[in-house]
Amino acid sequence: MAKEIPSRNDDYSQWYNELVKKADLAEHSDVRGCMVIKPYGYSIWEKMQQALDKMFKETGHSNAYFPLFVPKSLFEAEEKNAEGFAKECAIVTHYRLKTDPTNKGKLIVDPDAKLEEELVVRPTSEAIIWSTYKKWIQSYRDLPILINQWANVVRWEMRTRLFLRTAEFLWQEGHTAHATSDEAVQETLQMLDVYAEFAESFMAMPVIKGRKSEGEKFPGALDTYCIEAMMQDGKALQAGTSHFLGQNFAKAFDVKFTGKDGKLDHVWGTSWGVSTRLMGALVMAHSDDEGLVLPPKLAPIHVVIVPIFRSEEDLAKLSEKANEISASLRKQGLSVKFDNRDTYKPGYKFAEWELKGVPVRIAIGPRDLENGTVEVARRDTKEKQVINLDDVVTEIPKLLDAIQENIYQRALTFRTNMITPVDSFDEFKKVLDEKSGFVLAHWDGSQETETAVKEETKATIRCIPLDAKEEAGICVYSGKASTRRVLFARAY
RNA sequence: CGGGGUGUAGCGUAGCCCGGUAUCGCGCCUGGUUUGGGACCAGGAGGUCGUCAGUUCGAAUCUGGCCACCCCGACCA
Repeated sequence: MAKEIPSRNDDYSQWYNELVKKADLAEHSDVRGCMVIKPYGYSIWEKMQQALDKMFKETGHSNAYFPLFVPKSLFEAEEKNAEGFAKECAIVTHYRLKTDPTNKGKLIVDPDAKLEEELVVRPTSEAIIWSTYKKWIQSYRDLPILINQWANVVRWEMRTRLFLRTAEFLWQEGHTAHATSDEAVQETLQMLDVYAEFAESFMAMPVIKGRKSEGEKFPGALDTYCIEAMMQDGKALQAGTSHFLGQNFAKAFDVKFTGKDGKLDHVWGTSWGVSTRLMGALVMAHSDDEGLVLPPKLAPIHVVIVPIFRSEEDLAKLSEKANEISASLRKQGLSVKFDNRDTYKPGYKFAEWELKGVPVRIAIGPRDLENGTVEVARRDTKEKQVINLDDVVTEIPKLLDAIQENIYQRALTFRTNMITPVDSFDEFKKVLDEKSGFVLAHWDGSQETETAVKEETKATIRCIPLDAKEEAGICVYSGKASTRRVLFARAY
């Protein structure tokens, strides 16, 4: 078998890695830490982009584009932010190469072409964007500014994993400026809701909305909100973040506006982003030992039609029917692939499309032509049924909806079973080691405790869930008083 | 950046200790038979053994430098 992948239960990391490669999503590039997203993988990312972009537009945002390079002086303006990213920045120091005088045919960096000021390759764009906003904003009439950009960023990570952490990655970053704190907070929470809505209704991946602890929040933000998802190995994956920046960047870049009352004040900011990391989340949330399981709303191909034939004549007859089916399904906005390759056998094709996560497969052969039927197989449960040709048009869309719902429910049930409230540190450790998943525990709110717990268990506070009930308790680690439970987990 | 490992055909590998121009599987190409769950038979193509230097009559194999990747740490808003 050509495309065998290890079982999910053996070694989750290995399974993930091989699946990403075998399903044609992406592969490591020869460039250190970088990734090549292959056409099939990119087409899923495009579906994500389209859905997110629509949601951004519906909430009043516009797209724009800012430079890749950030002059060092701008980058360092917001101190906490600069410090937070300093260790993972790529820096441009020269602008020219020349032929090596001592080694013909080779190039060296021209020492005479050193830049006056180094350029940081953006690890995030707050600096360059806020330095631009300064020029755009004078009055409350110029606010709010609601801009998103689709871009690549570079973070020089020590260890990389396909989609989850690479030196360069694709993302969107929203950067907004507001006249009041309240409005900025509202924006921050609105975008968090947009992300949660996207994760749940498009990716079919339940998420927990929450606020980050001091130690985990974005450098330069007053508050960081996030959505946390659970992968099938019980580990957490931060799937999106939304930051309330307060006036930090406005102050660092001197962005002021005159209010209705004539008073001068710094503007309030937010930033929010999701990245190609969502691709990793999608893989780890739903896939099984046979390969990807894609939610219909993000599948580049909804339905694949596999003809079963012996002769050219058979294929011709089947093609006619298949084209009819395709046309009627396409009319409903579905993406249909007719796999009429005569170079592979049906069994091979079945396996290949399962590996790629196509939600629905229709098999049609001579037997079906006689009976006026087709065989319909769904990817999520592997169930097959024979239905009448006439019912295809009505049944397939229903089936796709059912699949979308089913994989969401499956993920939700799994997550529900894997969230464990604990009341002692022994229990805390035991659950993490033996059951894994998320742990809901009381925490005294101190960074010392968070750090100590991390050192002992590798688990971090994923978030303080927004819907956490007020509940008196004592911190599992320090025994001090606590008012609510927070979410701990080992994370990607 | 620390500790360990690996680098041999498109992919996965054997050979390395003990030096003599490279093994096997998948994939690929050709021909034939096949086609309702990853087909079979026969033939064939494809390799500067990561790279640079050294030792040697001779290096995938021994020695040294460099590079890359993987795993474990550290790091990762």
